[in-house]
Amino acid sequence: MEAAFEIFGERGLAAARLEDIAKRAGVSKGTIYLYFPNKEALFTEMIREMVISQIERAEQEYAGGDPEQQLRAYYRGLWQNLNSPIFETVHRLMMFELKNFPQLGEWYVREVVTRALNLASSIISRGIALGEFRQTDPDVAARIAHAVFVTNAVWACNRNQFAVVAGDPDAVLEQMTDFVLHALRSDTATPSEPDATGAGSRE
Amino acid sequence: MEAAFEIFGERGLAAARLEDIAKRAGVSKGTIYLYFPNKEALFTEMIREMVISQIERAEQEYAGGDPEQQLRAYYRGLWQNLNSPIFETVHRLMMFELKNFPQLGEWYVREVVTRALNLASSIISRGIALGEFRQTDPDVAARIAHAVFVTNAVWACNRNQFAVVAGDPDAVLEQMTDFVLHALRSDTATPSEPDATGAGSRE
DNA sequence: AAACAATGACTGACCAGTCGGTAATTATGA
DNA sequence: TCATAATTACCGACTGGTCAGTCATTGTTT
Repeated sequence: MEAAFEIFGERGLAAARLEDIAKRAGVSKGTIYLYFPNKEALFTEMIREMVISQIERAEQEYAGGDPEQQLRAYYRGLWQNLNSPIFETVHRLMMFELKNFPQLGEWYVREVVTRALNLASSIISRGIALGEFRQTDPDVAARIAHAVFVTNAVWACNRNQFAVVAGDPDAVLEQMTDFVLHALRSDTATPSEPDATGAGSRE
Repeated sequence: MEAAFEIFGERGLAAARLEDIAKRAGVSKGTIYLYFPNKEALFTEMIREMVISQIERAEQEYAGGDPEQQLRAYYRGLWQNLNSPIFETVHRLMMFELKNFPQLGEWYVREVVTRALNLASSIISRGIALGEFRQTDPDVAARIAHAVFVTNAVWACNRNQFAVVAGDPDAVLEQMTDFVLHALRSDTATPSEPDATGAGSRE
């Protein structure tokens, strides 16, 4: 499975050679076919397994602190995950093969994207209820904030080409978090003093 | 070139068959080799040409109005471009083949990403100078805002899988623009009354 | 000796790239 | 004006190599 991840990651589904995967795994090509019906099955299974391992590694609790602190912690974790080699590879392969494996894509969205978004959304909800964040649709806000991190992670993972837009990971994390929190903060609330009287102005 | 765009777009570089491209273009395979040394050259040339055509189509002026209105117009245009089939395909292919064609990637970043970012950055700069936007690094803000649009465009272009996160394009545009403007607005300025006394609080 | 696990040579399909040939167009010259 | 030559544009059968998937064989365990 690791071998499949490496070879598929390097060359993509179409250009990867089963024999290379076998060699890297220390087995012969025939052995692969004892466990997988064909190349595509090995591919999708590899994606699934890698995503699951990544999710398990990422499972965290964001209990303590006010919503802002929770959100900061959440996005710190997200940023770490998105910058891992596993995400980089899985994301690239998924986006490319999406049309060829629609059911895999649906599974990914359900198990990964939606799950992550719901977590962020619930934190934001709490922040809105407490008056720290402005009145806004938490799902929408979570979605948009998530988008910030995904694209920046892609850039960060491709430093060579995206040097212009990919700075120091910690600095970028800080910038993104600040940006998102600014967008969320209720107009009257100040960063250090969460409580405020008025709610968001419009919508 | 159009045929190459369609076939490469459908199957990717590795899985695309030159004969299919030839057929779609209404010529024979041999003819392709009269104009391109090999498959890769056809691929990179196709990307370049498509990007250039897209840029030319996108060249707009954002002269009138206050920075907020300019930014709104800018992002409306960006959103349109990102949602075009050309962008969807080029972006997907670029991201996937980035490692195999580093110089193409650099060219893309220079000619497309950086150019777009600089435009947004200059508008934001003006907004900061006018006190409408808070004190912040305009390059950083432009980068982060851009990220919002890119990921959401990818989602929007893959409605089938990302139905959960991809809403009505116009609504999403509105949501993203609002989000970004909220993140940019100086704490004291209200949406409808740009001018204010105090500047951004920190950083 | 039976059951299981693994092998790697082999097959058949596929396809990038070649090249000898054909058709269409233009140039030349009487 | 028309035959002929020269040039250009194009074709598609062919080659050589690659590789997914198979299966008869070999090794290993029970």
